[in-house]
Amino acid sequence: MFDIFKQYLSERASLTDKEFGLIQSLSKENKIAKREFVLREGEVSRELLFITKGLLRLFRTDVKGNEYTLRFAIENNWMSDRESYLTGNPSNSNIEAIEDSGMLTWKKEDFDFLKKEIPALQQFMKILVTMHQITNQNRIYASISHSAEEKYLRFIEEHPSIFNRVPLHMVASYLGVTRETLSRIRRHAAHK
Amino acid sequence: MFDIFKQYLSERASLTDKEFGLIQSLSKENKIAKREFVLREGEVSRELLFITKGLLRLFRTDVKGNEYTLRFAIENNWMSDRESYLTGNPSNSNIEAIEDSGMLTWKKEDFDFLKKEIPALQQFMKILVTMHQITNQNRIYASISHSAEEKYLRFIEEHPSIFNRVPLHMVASYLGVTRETLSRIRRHAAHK
DNA sequence: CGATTCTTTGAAAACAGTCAATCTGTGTGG
DNA sequence: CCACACAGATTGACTGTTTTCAAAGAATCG
Repeated sequence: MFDIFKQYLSERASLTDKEFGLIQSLSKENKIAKREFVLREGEVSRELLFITKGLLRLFRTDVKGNEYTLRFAIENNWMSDRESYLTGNPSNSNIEAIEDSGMLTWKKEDFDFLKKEIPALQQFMKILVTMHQITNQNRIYASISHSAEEKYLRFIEEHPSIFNRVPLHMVASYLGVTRETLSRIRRHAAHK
Repeated sequence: MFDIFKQYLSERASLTDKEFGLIQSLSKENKIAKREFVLREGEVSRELLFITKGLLRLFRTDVKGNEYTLRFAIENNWMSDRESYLTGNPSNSNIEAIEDSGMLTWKKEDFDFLKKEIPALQQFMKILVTMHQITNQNRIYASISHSAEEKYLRFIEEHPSIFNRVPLHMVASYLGVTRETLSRIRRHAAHK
């Protein structure tokens, strides 16, 4: 499992074997079945996780029980509820496996320590945060400027590998429409 | 102008007078009238700016000329097009003054230097980015889960000092509805 | 005051949500 | 290995919301 992570990171930052060893020594491996949760609303997100296999989603629920998907993440991506992870407050989100998944996890304290010890890691995580910011900004722009159909078509185009692994009602909950509406959007978009 | 910034920052981080001096020595003061632009689409955002007075907004336009407001910022807040500022690519956004405004600006290189020299500044900017991330996450959640009326009522409640200084059609462009719809939402929300 | 910007209104059309029903595919237990 | 349950996807009919276009009413500023 760690070799997947090592592969990922060595393609994006240069770390010594010793540094990888340190990172590994503080990591924990974790496997989780489809439909199981990594984090539940009310819990504190104390760990950062890197997905080595599978697909997770971060979502919230409202009082009526509707689910809203904030983010999907597949293998070779990071996941956590940033807000809870960074503030230490109980999370208002859930993290659920959409497929059987494998991941590496680090306790926040340990990962903070690693960043301090390994400048290249710190630097890399900073870039990651930046890219995440840009992505979020663009999603906000899409949410106020694009029609539901545009959002759907862009989602397919920009995230094909997520799209074809995720049930449509979750895509709907990510785009901010009901599953019925998404179904009709698809029919409409299909014969063109 | 700088004293406003000094006041702001000294309430949030502890810096020596020497450090403030260094920050000031690399800053530039800038005044701008209502309706003038700090940044135009296509330009590169090379400067970070801190608003000492007034109100700016960051917005994009689509092919039809519609405007979409990504962010408002009043005095004692920072502004820049993060994406262009961080990547060095031409911006797809505009920054416009909604009121006559005053600001301090730093060239990116200079501010990067300041962060390196002044750990307390670096630390503070990191927290700022974190809070910004959380805000954006919550805005994304709102965009997929709340009705237009809910978004409007929350906007008033959470940003009263922005709301009563900004024309309604810009609030509409921030919420992702047309000005006509916002007008009707207001009428509807009023008699309750 | 006149011009511009901002806000509201009306009517019709487009779009999206709700509820109930049906259809499809998958997977698990007997 | 089949049957049945269940999760997922679609459809129809109806209701509610939002956009669009055109117009007109306030407010603000030089």
